[in-house]
Amino acid sequence: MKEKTAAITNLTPPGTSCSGCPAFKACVAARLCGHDTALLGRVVTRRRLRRKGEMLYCVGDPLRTLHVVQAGSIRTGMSTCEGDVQVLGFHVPGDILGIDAIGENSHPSDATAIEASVVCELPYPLLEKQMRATPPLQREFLRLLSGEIAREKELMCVLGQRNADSRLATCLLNLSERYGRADTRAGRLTLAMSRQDLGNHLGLAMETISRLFTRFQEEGLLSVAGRRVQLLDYPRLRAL
Amino acid sequence: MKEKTAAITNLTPPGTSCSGCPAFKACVAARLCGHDTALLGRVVTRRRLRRKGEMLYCVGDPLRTLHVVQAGSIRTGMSTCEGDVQVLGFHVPGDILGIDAIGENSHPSDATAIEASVVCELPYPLLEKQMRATPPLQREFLRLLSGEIAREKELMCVLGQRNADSRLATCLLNLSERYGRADTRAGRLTLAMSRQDLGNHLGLAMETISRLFTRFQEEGLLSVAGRRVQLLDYPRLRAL
DNA sequence: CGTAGATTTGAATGTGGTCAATCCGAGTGG
DNA sequence: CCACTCGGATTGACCACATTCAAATCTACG
Repeated sequence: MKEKTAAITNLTPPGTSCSGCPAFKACVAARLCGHDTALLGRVVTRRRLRRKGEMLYCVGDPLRTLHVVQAGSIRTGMSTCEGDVQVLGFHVPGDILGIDAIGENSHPSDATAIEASVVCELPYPLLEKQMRATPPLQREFLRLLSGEIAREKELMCVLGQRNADSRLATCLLNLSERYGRADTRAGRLTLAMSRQDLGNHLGLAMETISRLFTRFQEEGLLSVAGRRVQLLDYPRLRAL
Repeated sequence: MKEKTAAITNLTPPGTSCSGCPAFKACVAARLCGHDTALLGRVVTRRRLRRKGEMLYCVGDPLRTLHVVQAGSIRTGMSTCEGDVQVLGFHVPGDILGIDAIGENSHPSDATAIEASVVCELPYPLLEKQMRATPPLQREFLRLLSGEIAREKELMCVLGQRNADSRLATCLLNLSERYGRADTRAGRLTLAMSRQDLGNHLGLAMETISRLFTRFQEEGLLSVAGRRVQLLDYPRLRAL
């Protein structure tokens, strides 16, 4: 764990611009700016290391900055009344966070690093100003928000599924698509989240997730060792 | 049914401006324009009657106009591969439809009137042009999209619930809040959707919905007669 | 009045939840 | 190096809730 954190800080020496960023291809902010690194430099002010368990923001916090994940994994959730939590999603490098806060100028959900992570910060007032000056940026931002709504709706489809099998399968396929890395495209992925979180997100008990993993392995759909998962039979996984 | 349709057409004689619209208070487009009816008149081009079962748009259709429900109810859904459908939501007067299509310029979901309805059309190119000319409109539209993302996330919380009781209860409370009408605020609401659709949306079987309604009635939470529902015990409903 | 579709109800089945014990791996300290 | 601990993961047994299939009603509407 200690050397992992070190590796991450090495990835992002202070002052590094976005041009050499390992997440550049997947980066939402980069797409937003038409991959114009000069413009990017104007809206991304800093890059912060977040330790495992650290919160980027809480429910009710005023919206100051949007966040883009550069490395690591972030979990978003809503803590309903009596300590009851609902996990809303997992966010990987390139993903943007906080855009649900623009409407009310305060965060309706919260975000927590579930492993050591690096997160870029885009102060929203700055972005707003830059949008007024840059119509294409404005337009791209609209498209980004709309796309997010579409993605949410797809997620709802997953949760609308009746059986546990399809929920987990869809979720795993989804994760493997979103990680842009080479080893992940080969089906190899290391889950940053606990079975607990995964289950909560999918509306299933932790024990069910565990049982599903072992059954999927027995059926040859994937192989699993703790949090290390290797997807094997894509067609059959998709068929669920 | 026939006289209902007649009543609706009477509500909206051709050429009527937004100022006298019965849904004005709840109307998203009105909020968007700062309740400036002149501006509204420039982005809302027409008002169409849709019969029960008519589709406003299908998956894959190019984005031409956004829609705002003026009267009636619209169901959105995604028809996954082999005729398998997932109901994404129900939309009541004032709600906007189609904003998930801006990202890709084509609709990722489809929309169907589930009863005779009146829908206002906002051609998107027109709206885009008007936004460039009217910064506050631009800003409001951003807030609208963000708010929609926040609302989707709340919906995910409902689906993340484990037990059927809480899902139905939350959904009913949600519906009763969204209808702005006086009788609805008194807990009286007439469901436009079938048990089938309701079940599909909540990830439950139609029969389960039916059983829940009768049990809720036995427990004094509400009274139900077909699609006519009267919420009685708000506190206990919320407690689920 | 009769039909088609929606809804309710019943009985049997099974999937997933709960509770509890065990196991495993990483980190800690002797 | 080993024993210990702690949190996460796995597994088993049992049970409850929701699904499924089927039949019976009910309702809207021709």
